[in-house]
Amino acid sequence: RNQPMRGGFGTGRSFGNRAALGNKFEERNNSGFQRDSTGDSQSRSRTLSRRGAGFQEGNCSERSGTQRRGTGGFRGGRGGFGQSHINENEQQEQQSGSIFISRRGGFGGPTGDNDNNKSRGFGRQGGYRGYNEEVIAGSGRSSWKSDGENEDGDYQGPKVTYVPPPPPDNEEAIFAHYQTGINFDKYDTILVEVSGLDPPPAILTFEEANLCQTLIKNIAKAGYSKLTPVQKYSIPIILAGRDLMACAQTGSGKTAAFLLPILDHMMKDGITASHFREQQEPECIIVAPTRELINQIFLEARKFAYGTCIRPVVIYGGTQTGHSIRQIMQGCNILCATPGRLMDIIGKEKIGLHKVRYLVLDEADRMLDMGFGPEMKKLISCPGMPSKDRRQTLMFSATFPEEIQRLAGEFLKPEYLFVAVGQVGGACSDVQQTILQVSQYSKREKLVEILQSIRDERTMVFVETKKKADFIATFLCQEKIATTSIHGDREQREREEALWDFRSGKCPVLVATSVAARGLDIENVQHVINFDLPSTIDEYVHRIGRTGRCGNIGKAISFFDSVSDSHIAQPLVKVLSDAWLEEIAFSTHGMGFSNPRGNIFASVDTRK
DNA sequence: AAAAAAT
Repeated sequence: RNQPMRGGFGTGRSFGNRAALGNKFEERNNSGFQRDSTGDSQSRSRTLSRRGAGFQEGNCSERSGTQRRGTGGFRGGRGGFGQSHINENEQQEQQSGSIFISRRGGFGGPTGDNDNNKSRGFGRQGGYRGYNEEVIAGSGRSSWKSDGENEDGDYQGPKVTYVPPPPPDNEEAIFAHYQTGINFDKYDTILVEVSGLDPPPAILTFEEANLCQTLIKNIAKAGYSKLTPVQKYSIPIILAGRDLMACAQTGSGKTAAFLLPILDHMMKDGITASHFREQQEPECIIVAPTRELINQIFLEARKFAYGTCIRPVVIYGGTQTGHSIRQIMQGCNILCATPGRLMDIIGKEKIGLHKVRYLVLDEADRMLDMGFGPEMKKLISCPGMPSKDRRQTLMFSATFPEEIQRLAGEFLKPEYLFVAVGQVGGACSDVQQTILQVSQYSKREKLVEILQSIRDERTMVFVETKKKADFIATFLCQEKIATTSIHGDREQREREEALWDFRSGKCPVLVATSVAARGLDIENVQHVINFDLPSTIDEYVHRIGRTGRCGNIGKAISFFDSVSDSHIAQPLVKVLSDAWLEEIAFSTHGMGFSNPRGNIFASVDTRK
């Protein structure tokens, strides 16, 4: 509690009120320091509330009663950044006497573990999700996923009131995209390996794909002119109705690689606009491991489906179920979903599965591993779900460990095709990778040093735990570096705001846990800093893939602590030397170089 | 061990 940086407030709460940011930043930041010197949690809570009130809301202080200890402090804390985030619904809930439970940590980590353990238990999302909490709010559940409901079948956790803002609906915003980098042409030289029986030949241009007019128009509006390697191979494969496992960096056009042929097929099948109905029957289901990622895929789908009668819908947790249901009822041809909400909605019979012709698993290795595998198995054995011979199953990821490929067999037809896109021009050689040996204790200092020297360049800082994400973000704010943070214990609203503030450039630094490691496509991320190295090399590959996208050059700096990171040293050397050798091979031989080391692919088809 | 995913 006595450490100055445990201020805890706002850890990058994106500086709350957007309009009010500007020069207030410093002032608020300072108030963070002051708060730490106040005594017990009660008075701190009050100080905070007053502060929040000072900035914005007149009635904030009324909320600092005991009932609110956990959340009051935290909310107020955000008030310190100029915004108290209690919305009307939540206020009502309090007035009616119920205990409001913050979805995120009381003080969100940094101060979450101080003197009031109880408030922490209530405060953490983990309280009901049961990541690691002994105090469970409301229910005694020990894993987030229902091992069944409690006796009454009633859920007693916090009420989710968040409804995400509607996506932009003017044409310009829908088709907004960013420029490809100077290395984009290098994509032409990438080696691609296809294995499996009778693969259809690759195509070289969009024209060859023979897509329908509306799609062609949308592709042009989206600014796509050249096919990326994944697209050259995947599009004809999907058009031919084959199952596919594709190993390629996200951001190399992977999303379009499966959306375009699926949409084309759906158009040619003559899908008619779906009407408002209680139960919808989507033709395509796309799943991804994080909420932000599935949202991104949805936005792409909406882009390509523009002007057609195909309606994509996105649903994910942390938002009102009612909102998801309403979105679906208005018509749903392509359903983009995270696993939990998807199974929930299926259970509520809001969607029927028998018309599903396409099932797409993005970041498939993640979708099939221990965490999500069981859910995915449940999905394909749901009543109504067509068996694997009666649907097309497509899997994409930058990495495909062997054991995952074995698991994938349950989902794919045995004669599925495997496409591996080489890494030249992909993340590895467009990303300049640096490893810094740094002791655990000098990491923070080093981080500040780096961030100050690259001021205002967009940077993602990856840490190992949610708590640490809060901690580091708070610390950086105190160092006057505009920082925001994203991790699974933040409210969905906060997560989306953080991402938005990072995307828009308001906060050039984003501190993140692995939630942001995969798939997120953010323009102009110049740097990735691995404050903590991940536990697996695959995770490393995904993380550094957040920079150097779309032919742009990026830099990845990793802090290597010989005490904790020795396990990853060996695979790391392999990744680094591969990237290095390929770069040399490319620059000396240019196109068509022969691969110096046998395998340059992140994964190989294990059936061989 | 951590993170993620419904309420």
